[in-house]
Amino acid sequence: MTASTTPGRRPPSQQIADELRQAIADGSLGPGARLPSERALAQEYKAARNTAARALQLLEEQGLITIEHGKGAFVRERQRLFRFGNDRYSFRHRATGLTPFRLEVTQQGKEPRVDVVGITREDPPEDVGERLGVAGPGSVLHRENHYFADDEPVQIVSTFLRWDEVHDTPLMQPKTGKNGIYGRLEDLGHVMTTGRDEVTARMPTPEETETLRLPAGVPVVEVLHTSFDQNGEPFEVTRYVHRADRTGLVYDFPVDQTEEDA
Amino acid sequence: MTASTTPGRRPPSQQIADELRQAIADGSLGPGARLPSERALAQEYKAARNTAARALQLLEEQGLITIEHGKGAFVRERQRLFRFGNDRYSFRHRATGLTPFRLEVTQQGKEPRVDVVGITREDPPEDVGERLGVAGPGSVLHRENHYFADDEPVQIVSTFLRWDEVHDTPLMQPKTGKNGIYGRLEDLGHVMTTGRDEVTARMPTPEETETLRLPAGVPVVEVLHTSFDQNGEPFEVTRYVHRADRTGLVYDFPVDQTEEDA
DNA sequence: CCAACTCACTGGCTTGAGCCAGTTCTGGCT
DNA sequence: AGCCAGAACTGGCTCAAGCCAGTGAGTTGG
Repeated sequence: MTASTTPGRRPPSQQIADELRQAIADGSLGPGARLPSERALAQEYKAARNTAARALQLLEEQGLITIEHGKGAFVRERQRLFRFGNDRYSFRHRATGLTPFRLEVTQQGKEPRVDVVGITREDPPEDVGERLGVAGPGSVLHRENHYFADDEPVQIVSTFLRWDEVHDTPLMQPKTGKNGIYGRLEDLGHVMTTGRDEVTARMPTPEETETLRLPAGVPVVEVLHTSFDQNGEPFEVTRYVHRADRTGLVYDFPVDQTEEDA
Repeated sequence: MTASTTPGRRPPSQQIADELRQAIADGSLGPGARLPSERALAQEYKAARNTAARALQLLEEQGLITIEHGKGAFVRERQRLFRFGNDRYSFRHRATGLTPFRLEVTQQGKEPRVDVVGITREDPPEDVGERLGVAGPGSVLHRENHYFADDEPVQIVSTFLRWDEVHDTPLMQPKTGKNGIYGRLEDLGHVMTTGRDEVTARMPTPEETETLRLPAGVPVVEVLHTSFDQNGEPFEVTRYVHRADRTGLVYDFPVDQTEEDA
C-alpha cells in the first residue's frame, strides 16, 4: 500500500466547493460577489443540479457564503461589528449616561433599540441556579431583552435575579431607571466588584436562528456572566447570546504575579 | 390572507428533524443513543431516503448528533472538557512545575502531549502585526504547536514573537526550558503584567477540521492573545484555536469603579 | 405617471433509483 | 475454539426529473 485509503479523487461536489473556495481565498471572488447559479455550475462541471447545490451548501456551512432564496449565493462580507468584554460592565460609561450597548451602536451611526420580551418568575436553568445560589420553582426573576441596531438583531440577553430579593422592587418593571438594573441592584446593596464571564460557542437552536435572523453556517457565542458584590457574593447572572460573525469579545486583565498555588 | 406566507406545514425533512430533536430534548433519545437508520426513517415517514438523510444532516449541522459512516447516527455527548481563561497565564501555576495545559489534562487522568509543528521566520498576519507592532517580511518568529490529550487533538496554538528580539535565543529551539517561552521572555526583560484576549468563534477551515479531527457542525473558538510587559509594551501574540464543544473560556476580572469616561 | 401583471430567473425540497464504502454480525470451515 | 469470508447492514454521494416559492425586471393598462 502506498498511503492509507487511497487519497484518489474527492467527490464532485467537494471539488466544485474547493475550486470556489480557492476563488474566494485568492480574491477573484471578493466579498459580496455573486457566485454562479446552481444550474450554471451544474452545466459548467457537467454535474446534476443537486451536486452543484451540495457544493454551495458546503461553502455555506463553512461560513464562506450566504445563499438567498430567489437571489443567488454571495460571498459573505466579513464584518465584526460589535466588541464586548469586561469593559461592558465598567462604571466609567456612566458619565455618558448611555449603556455600553447604546454607546457602541450610536458610535457606529446606527439606531439602538431594546425590546423587553418578558419579565417572568421562573424555575432557574441548572447552570444559572448553581451560580446564583438558588434552586426550586419560582426562585428567580427572568428578564429577557432583545437588542437591535437599525432593526437588525444583535444579541439576546437573559438576566436572572433572586426572586426573594427583587420581587417587590422596580426590577419587576420594564423601565428600571437610572443606570439600569445595576443601579437598582446597588440600591439593594450590591455593588459589582468582580465579574466572571464564561464563554462558549455552539450552533444556534432553531429559535435563536429565527430571533437573530441567522443565515446558515453562523455559530453563536454564549456568555454566561456572573456578578459578584463587595462581599464576594453572586447577585446576578446574565446569559448573552450573540451571532459569532458580528461579535468579538475583548478581555483585558492583570496577570497575577504571585507564585503560590491556590 | 390570514397570516403572512401561510405558515402551513414545514417541509418533510424539517418535520422529521423536529420530531427527532424533540426526542433528544425530552430525553427519550439520550446522549450516545443511536438514531434510526436513514432507510428506517424513510420508511417510517413514507419519504425518500434522501429526505431522511437530509433530516439527519440538519441535526448534525445544529450540533445535536454525529453521523458515522457505516455505523449510524448518534446523539452527541455534551462534554465540556477544558476550561481556559485568564487563569491560563497566571504565575501561580509555576509552583506545580506544570503548564496550565498539562495540569488540566493530567487532572482529568489523561496523557498530555505537545507536538511542535514548526518554528519558522515569517511574514506576520495582519492582525498579529498590528498587535505586536511589527510589519514586513520575516519580522516575526512563528512557533506552531498542537496539543493533545490521550492523542485527541485539543488545541492549535500559534505564537508570534518579534524576530529582532528572539532570533538568537533559546526561543528558536523546540524545548524552551523552565517556565517555557514566558520564562525565556522574562530573561529578555518582559514580564507579563497585563494580558488581552480577543475571542471570536467561527466555522473551522478545512485544515482545522482535519487537524482537530472535527465532526461536522462543530464551530471553533479563536482566541487572539496579546501579552503586555511591565512597561505596557506588547511583546507576544498567540492565536489559540479550540473546538467549541470541548472548550469553555472563563474570565475573572475586577470591575473598574471609577466613573470617569476614558 | 404609476400600479399591477407577467415572465424569466433564482434557490428549496422532494422523489426514487443506483453505486460505492465503511462496519458488524454470522455461519462455516479449519 | 478460533479464524475468516461473506452477507447484511450502515452512511456518502450522485443522477435526472419535477414542482414550488421567492425575486426583480420589463411590460401593460389605467
